[in-house]
Amino acid sequence: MIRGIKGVKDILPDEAPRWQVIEGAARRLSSLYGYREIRVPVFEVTDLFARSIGASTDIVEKEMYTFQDRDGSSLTLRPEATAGVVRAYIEHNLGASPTPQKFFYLGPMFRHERPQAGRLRQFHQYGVESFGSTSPQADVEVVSLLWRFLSELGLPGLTLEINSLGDAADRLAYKAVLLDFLKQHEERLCQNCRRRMGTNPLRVLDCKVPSCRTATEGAPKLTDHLAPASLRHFEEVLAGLNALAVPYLLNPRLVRGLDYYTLTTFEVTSQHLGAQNAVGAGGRYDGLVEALGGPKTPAIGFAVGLERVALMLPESALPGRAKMIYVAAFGQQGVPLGTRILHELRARGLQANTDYRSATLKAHLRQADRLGASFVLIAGDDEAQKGLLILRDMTSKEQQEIPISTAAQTLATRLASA
RNA sequence: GUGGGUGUAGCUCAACGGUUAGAGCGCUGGACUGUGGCUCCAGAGGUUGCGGGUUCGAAACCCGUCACUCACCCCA
Repeated sequence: MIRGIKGVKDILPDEAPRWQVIEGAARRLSSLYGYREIRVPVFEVTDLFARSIGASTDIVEKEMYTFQDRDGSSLTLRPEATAGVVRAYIEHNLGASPTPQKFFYLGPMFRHERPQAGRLRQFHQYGVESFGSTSPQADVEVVSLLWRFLSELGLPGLTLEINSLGDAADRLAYKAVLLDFLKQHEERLCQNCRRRMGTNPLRVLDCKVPSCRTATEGAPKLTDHLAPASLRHFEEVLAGLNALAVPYLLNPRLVRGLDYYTLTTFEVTSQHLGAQNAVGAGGRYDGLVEALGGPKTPAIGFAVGLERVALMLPESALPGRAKMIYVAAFGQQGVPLGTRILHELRARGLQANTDYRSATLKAHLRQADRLGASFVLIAGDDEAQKGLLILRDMTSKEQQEIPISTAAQTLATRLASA
């Protein structure tokens, strides 16, 4: 038997409705906030990801699905979508537009990691990107859209944490201060963090090892080392969130994994997930467009892990089943009659179904029950003979004879009133 | 990449190293000759993940391997 690839899952029909609800909310809210859909390719030139996400990040170093094209060039399945959206933004000169460029996307991403609860190799994200504005109001819009999306789906136990990483200069200055501090406490840090001191000292603050946490307790805070402009931006973002009553927690240790973030960063977690408790996250990336060869353009966005959303989606968020008519056709003349009436119902736009394997009325009714039919149209030889059909209401068990010619019309009105 | 847990019927799980590997649910049929759900009866369904080993005897113990899963790491 050929099996699916490790960490790559089928979404079966039983589960598809959950996804439709989630994607529907994403589309509806995005357009409500003025974000238009953009569809970028699932694979790009490898260099794009290396340059945007950061060459020394885990994603780029060991998690990308990279392969050689026939001409020898290196291609990669996207581990996230921001890089591709930015590439498209630059390539099509979308910044030249007089209107703000705000996009959303939905689709699969690929990272070669060991799968676990809420982490797959092919997973799906919903995300938005807002280009062109340095205004804190843009930050507030993006964060509040993320918050609204998650809370409107009724996800339990959510926490929004927020921080500011400062601009590039702030971070450079702070890194030096932080490194000084870390060196003084190096012997109390875990092996991993000692290594991180060389590669990305900010992430030492994010370490979950308890001893590291206590060691960095008194570490200088990034938010205390922001330039006045950065600080003001951050304060205005927080004020904006307050005004919209979006509940947040300040977390000076919050450091996102991708290199391109600047200023505002945020993350929403849930207690109802496993160890992978981040549902959605994002931040500002004012330097990325320029770094990828475009015009200097501020931008901010977020990404949501849809598998993680699906894991938490409450049953109450799912819609009830639509009314369906089951056609029970059996016997020499019943079967062709049933085929005809089935076609007629569907032509009228009514949901209609049958089971071609069932040869007896009993078997048909059992299937109708399982499929959740509201009504059954019985078409046996007797009915064909008399030129009528029996309409059975599956909840009340009431039956009535109706002429074949008006059957579809009758059902249409019965369903409309029900 | 590292560590733990688990692999037995379609699903959820039993079976002290000892007869022919069982149960519940589900499935098919019947009781009910053309009327679903409930009940009762019968039936179908298995390479015990795979390969080796220990043993008179292995689903069970050992080794290997694969898969799934949780966690580390990291991230959405």
